[in-house]
This record gives sequence, C-alpha cells and structure tokens, in this order.
Amino acid sequence: MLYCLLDNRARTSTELAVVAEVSPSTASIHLNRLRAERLVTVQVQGKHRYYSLEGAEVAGLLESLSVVAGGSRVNFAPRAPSRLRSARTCYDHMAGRAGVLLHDRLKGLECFSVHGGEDDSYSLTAKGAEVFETLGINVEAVKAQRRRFAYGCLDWSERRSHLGGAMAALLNLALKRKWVNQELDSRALNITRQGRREMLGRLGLDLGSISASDAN
Amino acid sequence: MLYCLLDNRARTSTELAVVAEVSPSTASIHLNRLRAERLVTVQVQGKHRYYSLEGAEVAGLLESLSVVAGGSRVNFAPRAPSRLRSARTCYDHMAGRAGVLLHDRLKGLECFSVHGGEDDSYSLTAKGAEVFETLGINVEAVKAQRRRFAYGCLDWSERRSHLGGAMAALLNLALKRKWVNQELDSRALNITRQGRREMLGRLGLDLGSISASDAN
DNA sequence: GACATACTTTGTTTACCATCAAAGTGTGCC
DNA sequence: GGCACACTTTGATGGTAAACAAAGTATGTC
Repeated sequence: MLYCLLDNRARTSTELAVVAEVSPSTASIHLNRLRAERLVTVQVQGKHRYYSLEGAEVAGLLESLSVVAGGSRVNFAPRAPSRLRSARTCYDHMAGRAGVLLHDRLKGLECFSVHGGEDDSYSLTAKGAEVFETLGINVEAVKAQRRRFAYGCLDWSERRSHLGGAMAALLNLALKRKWVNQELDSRALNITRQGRREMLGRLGLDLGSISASDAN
Repeated sequence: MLYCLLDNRARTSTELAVVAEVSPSTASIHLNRLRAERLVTVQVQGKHRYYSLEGAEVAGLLESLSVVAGGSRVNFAPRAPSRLRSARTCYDHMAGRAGVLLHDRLKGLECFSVHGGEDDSYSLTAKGAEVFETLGINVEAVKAQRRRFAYGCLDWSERRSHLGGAMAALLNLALKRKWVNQELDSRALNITRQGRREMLGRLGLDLGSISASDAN
C-alpha cells in the first residue's frame, strides 16, 4: 500500500485493498494503524476517504527501504478518458493534469501559505497578491466573495490537489484570455497554443505533454 | 541491535543480546536472519563473531527509519583502559584508536583497493605506492614478504578495522622515526609530539584527542 | 586432554496477530 | 424516505512466529 502511494497520489481504501490483495476490512485496519503511526493521512471527500503518504520523511523511508529490500514497486493508477484527464472543469475551477500542474506551480512560487489544519486552507502571500494582480485579477474583489478563498481540492483523476475556492477566478481569466476553451458536450477543457505559451511566459508553468490546439 | 551497530562498530552476538535484552539464542536467530537478508555481516575472529552493518544503504535505512519512528538510539560501547585504547600494538602492527584512524586515513587517500571477498584483503594502488615510497618504505621489499600484503583487522577495543599484514612495516617506520615509542610493560604505544606533527603534515592524519608526549 | 568460553541449533511453549465474514455507520442520489 | 455505495467495527479462527532452556559445536587456554 505504501509503495503504491509513493507516487504522491491519494487512493481510497478499497483501491488499496485491491492493490494489497486483502479484504476491505483488513485494508481498513492496516490503514488506520498506519494513520495512528502518522505514516499516512486521510482526506475525506463525500463518501470517499483518500489516503496519501504523510510527508517527505515517509517517502524517504520507503525509498531507502526499497534500496535495501529491492522492493518490487507496485504500480496502480486509476484510469479515466485521457481528454478529461488532461484538463477539465471541477465545479467552477480548473482540474485534471493542467489544474494540478497550475496548483503545484503557484505553490512553488509561494503564492499561498498553507493554513494547516485538516482542510488544507490556503491564504494569500504578498508574492501571491503580486502575481495575481500582474495577471489582471482584482485580488480584493476575490477576497470579498462570500466563500473560502482557496484550498487544496483533491483531483478525482490525478489524485493530487488542484486549486479550489474563490480563486476559481483563475479559470474565468483563462477563458477570457482564451488560454483555454470549453467543450460544449463535456467538462473537458482545451488548452490553446496561446494559453500554453502565456502560462509558460507569465507563470513559468510548463504543461509538459498536454497537447494544445486552436480549435474552439 | 541494528541501531546499536549504527556507529559502524562491530559487536559480538552476546553483546547484542544484552543490548536487545533477549537471550543469546534468540539474538543468534535474529542475527542470522539479518545476515540472510544482507543487513549485517559477520567477521569471525577466533571464538568471537563480530557483527556489523552490511553497508551505507542499511545505515541510510536506519537513519530514515529513526526520523519517522523517532527511535531512541541505543548507546553501547565496550570499555577498555584508556591508554591501551588510544594506541597499542596488535602482533606487529598498530592498533587502538590511532591504528583505526591511520587505517581510515590511508583508505581515504585511496592507497588500497579492497579485494572484496570475505577476508577484506587490500591491494596497493598506484597512489598508495607513491605515498609509501615518499614515507621511505621500500614497497617492493614489503610485497616480497611471504605473508598477506594488507587486510582489515578488526580492532578489539574500537571494533573497527585497523591495518594488518605485511604493511606492519608502517609500525617499524613509526618506531624508527620516533613517531611512537613502546611502553616496556604493556602493549600500549605513546604518540610523540613529533609523531603527531609529522603524521598530520605528511599524511594529513588528524589524531584528534589522542594525547602526545615526548616521554620514553 | 580437560575445561572454559562463545556461540548456534533444536525442541517446546505461549501468545499474539492477521485475516475475513458479517454487521454497523455514514454519505450521496433518486 | 429508501436504496446504493464506501468504508469501518466486531468477533471468531487459525496459523505462525518469538521466546527460552537445554543440548550441541567450535575455539582457545591451562
């Protein structure tokens, strides 16, 4: 189970039960014990409970353990249609691989300070305010909204956090600037060539293998 | 047991039994299992069997394990009279803390290539030949002796290797140059001030807290 | 050669832990 | 409200592993 989580994606207890080839009840017991020893954390989202490694120390431990034990890595990643997986909307914000990359990049730029606690609330740093204002977002207006400013929202397909909350303003911006456009029949988003270019130039965000097109 | 060995000293199974607070037979079983999994190695020396960690990977594993588990380190170092511990003869070569430091320094200078295998045989490198000739040792004459050239000899008090074999010539040199002198009533060696100075200057060997004196 | 020491192997007991089925709890959806 | 789903808790069972004493083996010493 732990090796399976080593890719830094969260997984449900049922998935981990399948991976470890034990019954759901056994998996549950093990995961709770791991949680008691602070090796994993849970993030409750509706009726799903997503388990992930507690931190870099645990990942480090697993790495050195695999060096000594020559552990055979378990690979298990849930699959979804690739178009949806690349980029899509989640309520009113950006999700999928692009959403996760954006989230990671903004955190890397230290735009947010994580408010700790169980719910992963983010608050804006001075650096963050600067970045968003430069992009043309009225930060004060976003803050004034009657909803949580920003938080880590566990991505359904990627099993890592993307950005949720009032910072959904980012999606509006991206749509307005034609960095992305929405497909009419699904939640999938297309990255435009211009969007790819500008996100790299303005944010240093490398979208990697996600394909871009000018189709609308 | 493994944490106890983390200081890179070898220990006997009986000592490790005391540390782990189990019976000698239990300790023996555990140590054999650890050996089967290549976590520890044994070095047989007479009726003693010295166990030590297999390598840096294992040490690394223990380190990261202690980070996560907050493991309480076990400290256990066998004691011997401090004069003998600092420096003494072992048959015809130099042992004790000084002997171990010398061994480590020469290995650090890459004077030897370890010939692997179970017996830790060392052979001379080009760099090593240069170092020893500069010190005034006739390397060819040493090689011509009918005995093993050099090997790691487990130090009784330090529980780490010092230099054994024909390279005992080093002790002769040290005596001739008055870097050390022998006590008449014991195997203890005195480091002279001159010896300390020259070993630092010529070999970069820092003898640390070992006291030096000009007494003979 | 006899004895002491260091260590391992064998045999036995005990305890504990993993496992799963089944029942229970909580959440989402129609 | 009722059902489906995700997951946890409970309880019973079986397997196994850890422990030590006692006997065995190897080595050094007198």
